Amino acid sequence: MSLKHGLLGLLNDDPQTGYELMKVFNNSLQFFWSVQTSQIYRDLASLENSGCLTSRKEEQSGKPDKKIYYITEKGKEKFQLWLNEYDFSKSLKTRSTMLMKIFFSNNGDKEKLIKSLKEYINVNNQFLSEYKEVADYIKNFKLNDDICHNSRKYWEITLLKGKIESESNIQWALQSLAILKKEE
Amino acid sequence: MSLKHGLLGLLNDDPQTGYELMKVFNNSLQFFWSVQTSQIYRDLASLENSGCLTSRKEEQSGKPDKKIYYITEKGKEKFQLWLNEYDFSKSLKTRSTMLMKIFFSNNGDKEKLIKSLKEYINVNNQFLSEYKEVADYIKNFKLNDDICHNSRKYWEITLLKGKIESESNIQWALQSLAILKKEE
DNA sequence: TTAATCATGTAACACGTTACATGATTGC
DNA sequence: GCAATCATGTAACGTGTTACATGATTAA
Repeated sequence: MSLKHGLLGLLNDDPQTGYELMKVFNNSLQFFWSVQTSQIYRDLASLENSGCLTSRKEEQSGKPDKKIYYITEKGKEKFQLWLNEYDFSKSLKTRSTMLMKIFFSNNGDKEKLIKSLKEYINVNNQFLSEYKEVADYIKNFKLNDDICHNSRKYWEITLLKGKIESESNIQWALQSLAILKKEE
Repeated sequence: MSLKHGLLGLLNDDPQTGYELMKVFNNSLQFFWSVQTSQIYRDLASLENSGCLTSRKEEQSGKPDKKIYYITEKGKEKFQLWLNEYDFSKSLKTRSTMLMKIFFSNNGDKEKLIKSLKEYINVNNQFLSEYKEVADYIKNFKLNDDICHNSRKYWEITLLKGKIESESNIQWALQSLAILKKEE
């Protein structure tokens, strides 16, 4: 589980509203964690309930009220505990509907499978160009911005994962297409 | 969602008990879909309830009764519908606790991160040798076994995914370690 | 004698998705 | 005039995890 810790992590840097947090997830972090507002608000309520966050309402003219969340000491501790417990082996336990379908595909429609693999390649290529854009953006941050300077390295590493993963997805799909064509 | 469809797919070939199905998942399919018995039995009950499966009890001497599940026509249809609706783009929406932690790691313990990345490389190497074993096993199936001959190709493609993924994981981790060492 | 295997499940909780609901403001 | 953005959420359902429960047999 991580959405709650992600919320704590973002609020650790800046007090924000649920809406703003949602945008950070669905813009900057969406390639490794996407969310719906329903979950954001539920988890924020639960974090507030357990004393990891507090909130203040702020009125706005002509717009709905804002509810700004602030991390507490307890929240900071919880976040730090989570952060320093690195165990990446768990991340290898993935579920893949795609592989499940392919596993059963001797009963399936081969032409559709081929079409879908080609589409998969296209989508991965799109991802690659998006990653490239973001990578360029990061490089152009001002060097004298200390906070960015430190976190940039880690941002780079996460982006690199996306890039390498997309490249490997494409390699796999190409080789799979070759296997499928071979035995006709 | 796929566990239910996976169960239908396995029962499509062979009537089996929940226990046997669980073993297939946790032995042959575990690298793309792992399960607990609690979920297996719940989903079997739900599939039976919706008319996709039927079951018969079989007594055994000295062992608990077996409850063997059989797929129905309705179940076959449902499985087929699912199978032929290929959309692999969805599979690109993954969540990664690992990347989330790295993203926040300017607040974290760098030494632990490095250690964990090295461990990640080890685990991926272990996976690679497992994949190799299974791949050899598949190659040595008798060629005159028609069923295996057809499904082997698809089994190969799923294994190839595992292999390429592990290789790319290792590449990423190595490059990440390099990035982390660079700025000291 | 201890652990593993066979074989069934229940209960409670955590996390994720889909659909619905409200209502003003701003840009095309 | 219509869609998007701002901003909050609720309800219901689906899926995954953890812990618990039973009880005989067999292999180390």
